[in-house]
Amino acid sequence: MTRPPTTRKKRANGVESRQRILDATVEIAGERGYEGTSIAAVSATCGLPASSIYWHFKDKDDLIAAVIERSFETWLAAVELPGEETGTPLERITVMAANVARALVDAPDFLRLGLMLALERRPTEPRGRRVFLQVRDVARQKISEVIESIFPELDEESVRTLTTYAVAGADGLFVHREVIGGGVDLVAMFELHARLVYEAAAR
Amino acid sequence: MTRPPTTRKKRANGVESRQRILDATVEIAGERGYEGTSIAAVSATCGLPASSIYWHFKDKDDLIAAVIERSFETWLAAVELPGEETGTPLERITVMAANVARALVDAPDFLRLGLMLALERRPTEPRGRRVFLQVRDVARQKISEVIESIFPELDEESVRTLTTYAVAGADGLFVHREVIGGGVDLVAMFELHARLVYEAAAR
DNA sequence: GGCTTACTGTAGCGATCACTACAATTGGTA
DNA sequence: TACCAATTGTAGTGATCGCTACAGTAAGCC
Repeated sequence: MTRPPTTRKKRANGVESRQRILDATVEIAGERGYEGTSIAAVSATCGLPASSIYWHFKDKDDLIAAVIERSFETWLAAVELPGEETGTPLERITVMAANVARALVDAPDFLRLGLMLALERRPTEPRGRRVFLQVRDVARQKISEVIESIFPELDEESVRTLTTYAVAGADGLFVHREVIGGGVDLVAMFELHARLVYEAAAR
Repeated sequence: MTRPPTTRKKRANGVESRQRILDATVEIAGERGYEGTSIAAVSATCGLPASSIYWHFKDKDDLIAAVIERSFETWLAAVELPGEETGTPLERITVMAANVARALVDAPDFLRLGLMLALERRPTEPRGRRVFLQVRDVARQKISEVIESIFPELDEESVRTLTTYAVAGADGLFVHREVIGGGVDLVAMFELHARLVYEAAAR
């Protein structure tokens, strides 16, 4: 009856185990970086044996890449919730910046792990680094489009410079908060950043 | 004749060996991070056995901290060379920003390694991370003083916000260049950054 | 010549690394 | 009932980890 032939019932706790492994990996990798993320430590944190980790993921590189992917999706979901489209252009990008900041506070793993990976320069690049740079470029593209739509008279070069400046400021403010600790109002700093970028574009 | 009694002739190649070890460590740590910096890899890169490394440095943590210290001094020397004190305030901080940018291009190891360490959150903090945060705070203090001297009417809170924003922008632009590659004019971006911070302060 | 100091070279310690082979278990299907 | 596939558990593999003990070497000083 209730068994379409191709539908695989997700048996046991396979899906939940996968999430637990990813959660543990986020924690360990956030503490100790790529090389410091040992399978034994992940295993101890999530309570599953190493063989389970290797059943769900091909190898350590695959595991880290999966963590980056999932944390990006989490972050993106946090960003895209409020789709305000009203107000002046400055108000709109200020709201956008505040959304991004709030998403970074709620889901910091994506940028934190990504930047850790991105700053390294291994001879053989980890897949996670590639993934990070790709999805990051998508976000950059979005910012670029917003700037173009608000300031259509800007030439391509100026848009690129402003986009770079906007992304860099976001990165730097995030890094500052991660380094200093929670005592920074990231939302307010992002709103200031948005205003300065806006005024620079409208110079 | 040529032997003043208290002058220790630097025997053999001890001092040079120390530099070679630090050079090799910068290279390896820049590629693979703290945990990925294996003594064996450093040994292979500098051509000296592990015992020499452990003669010069207490342990791996000490080695990494020494690398941070030395790379900070290198960077500081690159920054402080031109002490221009002329022109309008905006011109002066623009020159300062350009100097910092040039120093970061010439000696990127300090900030690159430091940020890699700073983003990690080990249970037992590496000494190198402490060293980085301390010297970084000195640099932050300098920026704060410059802002105060140019805009004496600003209250303490505004100065702190502007300083944070200035440092964060510098970090972000540097990270962007490190991630993307050499195809970024860091000096121009820093000059733009200086101008935007200046205009924000003078709002 | 001997003595000391400053390194360098060799060898290896126990611990941990990523990863694997494979048996055991367990729920779903027949 | 028997069977199958999805997971987990056990027990390792060889390689590499940080680090050390200690002998060897060579230059400065007497």
